[in-house]
Amino acid sequence: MSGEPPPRSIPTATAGRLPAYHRALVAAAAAGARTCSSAELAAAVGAHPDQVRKDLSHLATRGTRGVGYPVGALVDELAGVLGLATERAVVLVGVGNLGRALATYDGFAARGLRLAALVDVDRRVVGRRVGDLAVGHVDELPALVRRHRVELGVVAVPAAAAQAAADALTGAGVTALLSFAPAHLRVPDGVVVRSVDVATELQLLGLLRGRPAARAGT
Amino acid sequence: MSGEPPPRSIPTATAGRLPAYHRALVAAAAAGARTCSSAELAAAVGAHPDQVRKDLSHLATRGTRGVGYPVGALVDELAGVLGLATERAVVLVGVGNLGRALATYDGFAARGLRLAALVDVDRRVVGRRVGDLAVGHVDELPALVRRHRVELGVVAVPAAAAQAAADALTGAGVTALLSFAPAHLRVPDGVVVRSVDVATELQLLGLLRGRPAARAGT
DNA sequence: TTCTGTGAACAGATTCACAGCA
DNA sequence: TGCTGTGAATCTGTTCACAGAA
Repeated sequence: MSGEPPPRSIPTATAGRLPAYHRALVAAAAAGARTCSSAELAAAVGAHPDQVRKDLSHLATRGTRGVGYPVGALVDELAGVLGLATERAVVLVGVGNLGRALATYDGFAARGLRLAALVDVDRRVVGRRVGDLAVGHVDELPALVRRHRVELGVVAVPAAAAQAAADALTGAGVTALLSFAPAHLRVPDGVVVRSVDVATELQLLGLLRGRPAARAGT
Repeated sequence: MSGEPPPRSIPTATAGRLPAYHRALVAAAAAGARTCSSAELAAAVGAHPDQVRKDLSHLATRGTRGVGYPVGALVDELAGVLGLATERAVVLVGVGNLGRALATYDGFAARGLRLAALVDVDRRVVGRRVGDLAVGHVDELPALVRRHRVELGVVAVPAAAAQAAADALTGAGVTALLSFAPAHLRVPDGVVVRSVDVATELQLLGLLRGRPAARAGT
């Protein structure tokens, strides 16, 4: 649980790989490993050992030559950097097919996230129960965000409604969004948006087929 | 419907943005636009006009100076490059929460994809109906792939089962995989893997919070 | 001898600047 | 004058090569 602040600013590309390292190291720890070499880690995440070392060099935890990296310390530091240590509240907008699947997704808790509220624009689904939460109306967002101190919003609405959902969330004070809508979201400065787009990925597969190297990207 | 072959090899980074351009142009066409400038396109996808022009310069369709790009021609060429013209069969492995949401996802058809079969390892769900398909067993994959000429496999199983699912798919002859499991998949040469990882994205949001520029990536 | 840590070389992508055509 | 097309410059990220500690 090292409360280490990020030692320096971590390059974007490296940051994108940290979750994978964290996963692999948690698995290694579960398997009883106390130490892990860059080669082992590279094999686990599908990268080159060089890259693993360069990436990890941005962290405070150092490996020992001839041996490898200390699994426990690295897991702790990564958890700290990724913010898994502190619990944060999440609100999910849109309880269609995808929204319901996400609402019952058990991966939130493991990432230090607590699903605090569900909302939708459609008055017909408001009040309905999904998992162990009742669906609220989008208009209640400001109150919900304040009450639960929500920091992260998940956008699971159709593309046409995505910008409105983003506006409602940022307007209510949410500063990080994860969108599943195939659309570009315009947000105020200081708000982080990541977007997971199944439609785009499907199209890319069509394009990448019959290409040289294909990196499993995220 | 231009059957144009990709004029040259398109850089990876550019390729990743083509689906977004395609979406934006389809929207523009629907709005009645016959022409679209790089600035408009840039605003729609959240990029700089310079970049849009550079990206589009890899395609055969040219814009006209002082006017912009021809919407219809660009949409057609992009559809061709992205392989939206030819229908391809998809098999989905894993009919848990996520799998069922994907099975009823209506975005496949719009990308030239037809969901041809569903399979699972769990004998208890085999035979069950999801959408308008019956769930088959993973052992039937080779037969299903052959029968429906499946080209694309979607992996919607837990991380621990993902490698086995990938092996089954590639073993049956599927050459493109879209994985939703938070794990690195090892596949034979020539097989393309893309991975959509909600867990990773959630962790990244924690890390990126309070950062300068945050590109909405995919 | 093994494996980390890092400077240096390299490759790829983005941004800039501007020439040129409608 | 407006907007495309593209070489040049810059920036970011990856790979290489090797010095040095355990």
